[in-house]
Amino acid sequence: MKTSLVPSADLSAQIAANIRDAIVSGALIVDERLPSEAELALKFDVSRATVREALKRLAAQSLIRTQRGATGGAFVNRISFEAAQAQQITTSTLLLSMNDVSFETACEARYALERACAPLSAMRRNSNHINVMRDEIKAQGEVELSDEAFCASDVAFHRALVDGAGNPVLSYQLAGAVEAMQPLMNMITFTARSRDAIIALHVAIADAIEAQDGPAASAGLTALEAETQTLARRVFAQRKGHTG
Amino acid sequence: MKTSLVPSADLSAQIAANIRDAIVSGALIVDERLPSEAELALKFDVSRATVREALKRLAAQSLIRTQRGATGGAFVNRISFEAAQAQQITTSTLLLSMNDVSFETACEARYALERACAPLSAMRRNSNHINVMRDEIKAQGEVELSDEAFCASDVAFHRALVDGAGNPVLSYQLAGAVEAMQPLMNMITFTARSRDAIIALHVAIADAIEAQDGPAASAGLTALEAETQTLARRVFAQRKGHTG
DNA sequence: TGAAAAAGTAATGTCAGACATTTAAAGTTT
DNA sequence: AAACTTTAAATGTCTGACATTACTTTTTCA
Repeated sequence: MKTSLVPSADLSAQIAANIRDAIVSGALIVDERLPSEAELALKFDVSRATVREALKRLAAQSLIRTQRGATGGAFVNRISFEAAQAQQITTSTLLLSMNDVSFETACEARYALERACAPLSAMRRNSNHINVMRDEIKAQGEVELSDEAFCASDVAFHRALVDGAGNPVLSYQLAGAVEAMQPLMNMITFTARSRDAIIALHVAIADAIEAQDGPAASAGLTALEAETQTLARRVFAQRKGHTG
Repeated sequence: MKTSLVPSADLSAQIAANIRDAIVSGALIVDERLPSEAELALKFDVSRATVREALKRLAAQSLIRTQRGATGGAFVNRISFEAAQAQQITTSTLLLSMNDVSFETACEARYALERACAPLSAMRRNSNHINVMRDEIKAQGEVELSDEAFCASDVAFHRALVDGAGNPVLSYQLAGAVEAMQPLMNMITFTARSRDAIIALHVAIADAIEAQDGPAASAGLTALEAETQTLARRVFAQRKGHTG
């Protein structure tokens, strides 16, 4: 570990950056124990409170975990796909909601990424993925379903499609894109008729994936994207008409 | 803000989760000032030190920023694409290096995602994107280039390709995938001959993008993926042969 | 009158020391 | 040998103080 970095920032931020670099560079390996808070305080010549603030920063990024007790301490954490996904979803969601990203842009990105999974998913999907897709399609047909529940089912359907590719890196990357879209999708009210159109496309996509027909699955996603964009334009135009 | 959450965790984690929920849900909006540390301490009935640890957690996720001085305090931060990307790259890099993700899996994910951008990039790229791609290709031809520099140039080339799609959400999502691959790519030694093959494919891809030929660009990426996988297999097999 | 200088003030940043709590290991008893 | 007790080392939390920063207000003086 070097002991100097980015002056003019908080001490706790500097210390966190220092330790983070040690982890990213591999100088500290997974499950290795960091020195105790008291030792770190001595080493960096700061108080224990400042060290603790630095460690909390790292914990917030899942870079370390802490354990109490005699043999406890801070340990380099093995980042799990689950934890990374959760963080990515939070970040992506806020990014979209805070930066005036248009529905069009987000939707385009989402479907472009999903189309990247379609050929792989058609090749490798197993019966479990197919079952989830079929079950969600069935759920989407329930008439008393709220718009939020419909969107949640939609997310589950697409998650199954993505997971079918059998590539955890791809699933991780896509989780952010798909889930972050949900708040935007929730802004849309789905009429019975628009739901039917979406469900029909979902059936076509599920059929293509089951038949291991990658191009057909991609085409289905393209059609679904067009349908979604049209629907969104209609909803937003209507809303604008009412308020303006 | 509600005032209860996940018992059996640190107080600072609970408080951070509480405030994070308020931000994600929109109860706290961008640039809004949080209560002062002293007020938060009163509200959550903890000490100021505990509140500070919670705030540092949020700061580590770029959810808030703090300002000193009389009118200072903690403010809800507008997450920028830049900050989000930086975090995503850190997380993705560690995820790959800590979880024994095979080169094959990571490479497949990367090229699948890039192919998602190809049609859009072919449609929308401007002269700047083309120029960057051409410049990087030229740089990759320099004979005295180190493997690391070659990989860095490769990343720049692919970033230009991705940015050409003109979709910031897509660029953000791809940044993690492309940059996180770099440490893995750096493990590969590039012979003059393998470099020539890669450069030839880069030329083909740049040509396709310039000619606005999406399918050709996708095909080029597929060929590049195959070439990279072959190259990696050869390098790893050779290395195994030497040590075992 | 007006601009510069000084004082005031409220916030975060840092420190020191204490105590509470948890946990594993060492020691003791039965 | 098993069960209980003690010990020790670590994190978690609290209190109170002081340092630093930066905006606001007041004062000074040309």
